[in-house]
Amino acid sequence: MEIIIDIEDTVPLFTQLMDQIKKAVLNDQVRPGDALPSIRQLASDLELNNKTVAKAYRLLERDSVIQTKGYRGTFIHPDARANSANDLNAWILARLDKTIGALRDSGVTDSEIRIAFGNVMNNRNY
Amino acid sequence: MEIIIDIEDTVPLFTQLMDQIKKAVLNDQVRPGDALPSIRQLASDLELNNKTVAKAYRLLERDSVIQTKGYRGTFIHPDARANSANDLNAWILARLDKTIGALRDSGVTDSEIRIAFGNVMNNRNY
DNA sequence: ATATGTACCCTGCGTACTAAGGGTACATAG
DNA sequence: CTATGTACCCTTAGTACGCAGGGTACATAT
Repeated sequence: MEIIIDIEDTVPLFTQLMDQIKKAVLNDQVRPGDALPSIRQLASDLELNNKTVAKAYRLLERDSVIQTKGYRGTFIHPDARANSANDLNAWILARLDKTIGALRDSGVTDSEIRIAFGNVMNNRNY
Repeated sequence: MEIIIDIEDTVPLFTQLMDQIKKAVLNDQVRPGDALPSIRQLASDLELNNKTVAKAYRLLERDSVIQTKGYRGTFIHPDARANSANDLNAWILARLDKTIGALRDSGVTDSEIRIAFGNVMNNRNY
C-alpha cells in the first residue's frame, strides 16, 4: 500500500489519508486482518503530524474500516470492503439538504438558518 | 407605540425592533391597518441605520406582521395578531435539532456536520 | 419636488470554526 | 525500556459569517 500526500492539495491531509486507505481496501491492496503502520510510524513516513494521522485513524475506526487494538496496533476491519464503499459525507449532505431545503422553501433566510444551526450545535436550544 | 432600542444589549438591533413591534401588536397598542413610520423616519427617530430598520421591516413583512405598500407606506397586517404569536425561530430550531440529533446519534462528528452544513448552504451539494 | 420601499456598492468589528502542528503525559502490554 | 493508542495543553493561519453602518441610485406615485 503506497500512500502519497500532496500538501498543496486543497483536500485536507487527513482526508487524503482516509481516501487512500479506503481505496487500497477496495483495490484489494490490503485485506482484512492486515496490520497498518502505527500512527507515529506513518506520520514519520509521510512527514505528517501524529495528530493528523491519529485523526484519520480515529474516523476510519468509527467507520469500521480499520480496528485499533490498543498497544497491539491497528488492523484492517473484517468488513472493511463494504464499509469503504460507503460515502458517509454524501449521506450527511443528503440528510441536511432535505431539512434545509424545507426551511428555505418556507421562506426562512439563510441567515436565520445559520444562526439556528449554530445554536443547535452549541446545545443552546432556545 | 413606543420603541426603545438598547445598543448595549447583546440582542441585535433589528431583532429588538421586530420584537417590540410584535409586542405592540399583541398588546393591541397597534391594530391591523394602522400605519407605521417610514423606514427613514423610524431610523432617524431611533438613531439607527436605514438598513437596520429595513431589515426588520422586511422580515416582519415576510412573517405577515406588517404589509408594505410601496410608496404608500407600511401598515399592520390584517392577521398581525396571530402571526405575531408565532415563534419562527423556535420552529427552525426544532427542525434542525431533530436532523442534527439523528446525525449525532449515528456517530457523525460535529465537525463533519458543520462542513456538510456549509456545503449545503453554499449549494455545493457534493 | 418629495417621500415611499428597495437594491446595490463599500467598510469595519467581532466571533467562531477547520486544519495542522508542537509538546507532554498516561496506562497498557510485551 | 519500548511501542501502542489516546488524551490533554498550547499556538498559528485561513476562512466565513453576522451585525451595523455609509453612501448612491432607482421607479413609483403624490
